[in-house]
Amino acid sequence: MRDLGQELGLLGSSLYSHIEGKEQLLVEVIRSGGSMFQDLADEVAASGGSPFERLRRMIEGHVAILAANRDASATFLNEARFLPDDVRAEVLDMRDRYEASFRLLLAEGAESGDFPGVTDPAISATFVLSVLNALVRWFRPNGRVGADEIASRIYDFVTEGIT
Amino acid sequence: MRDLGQELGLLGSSLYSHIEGKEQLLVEVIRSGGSMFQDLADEVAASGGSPFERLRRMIEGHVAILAANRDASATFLNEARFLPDDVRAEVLDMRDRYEASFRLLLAEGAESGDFPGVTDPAISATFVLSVLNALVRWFRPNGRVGADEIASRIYDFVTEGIT
DNA sequence: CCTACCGATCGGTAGG
DNA sequence: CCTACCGATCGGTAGG
Repeated sequence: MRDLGQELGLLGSSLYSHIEGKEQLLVEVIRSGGSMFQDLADEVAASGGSPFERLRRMIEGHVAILAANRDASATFLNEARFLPDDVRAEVLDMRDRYEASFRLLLAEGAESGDFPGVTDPAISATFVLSVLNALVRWFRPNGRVGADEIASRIYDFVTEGIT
Repeated sequence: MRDLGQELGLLGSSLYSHIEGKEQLLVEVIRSGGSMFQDLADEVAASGGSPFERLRRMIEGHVAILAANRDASATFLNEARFLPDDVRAEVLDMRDRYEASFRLLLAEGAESGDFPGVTDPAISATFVLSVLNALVRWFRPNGRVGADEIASRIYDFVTEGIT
């Protein structure tokens, strides 16, 4: 809290005239991070298109959100365990619903014959999200590869693999 | 340190008759975690076989190490940033060398024509390791899918994708 | 928004 | 291996 205060040019204790506590700040950052991903999933689900098209939009949107909001994304993905029980349950629920939108999309593509490699939609969704979420660990703005190209490479990788 | 002592049936302060400090413990856990992965890479590189065969052995070995040593693996992957500069550099070097063994293997397969989807071995290695390392977050012994089957699914996913 | 604190916790030490 | 601490740090509060 003292560090946070310093970035605002005041003492840590002075923050308490404006906020309830440290935990409240964490909750708000995590919730706003989570809702960005949830909004994307809702948008793509509503927009229609083939499984391939929707998967591409999910990947492009996920990469864009994560590249533009690295701190909030990392907090949403990594810090939920420090939340009190009730809020943690809510955040895990957001994550589950987001994962479910991938699972549904992959299951639909499996049934339509578009994604024959998907025999277990839950595990395929986990793999796709593993690649996407690992970005918080290695993406650097101004890095060698830009966000748009990363999204395109991820799409190619999850659809076709290395062969 | 008090928690650690309690698991051994003594006080936190009593640990200091046996160890140098908290940091030393962390360093040893991380180093032993890292050397398991490094040993795997050395073994596979020495064993020969086609790029496909070596990739399969890398994936099987990685999953096996991670499934059998979840805490040490998670510490190796996540806690390096808390190390003092010199040891942190050493640990990041271990990680770089391990990643390089994937990169080399993928580059070799790209050149041989086995992995035509690999146009940028560095980014492909990152994707493969993203799927493998995410296991520390979701693998549960006694879970629905066993370690051997997970390895097999990961191999299928990285080689063929969802199509 | 600051002054002046509080109680709890942490890694660690001296001395036995 | 314990007793009895130490200094530093943390989230937070009372009162102005």
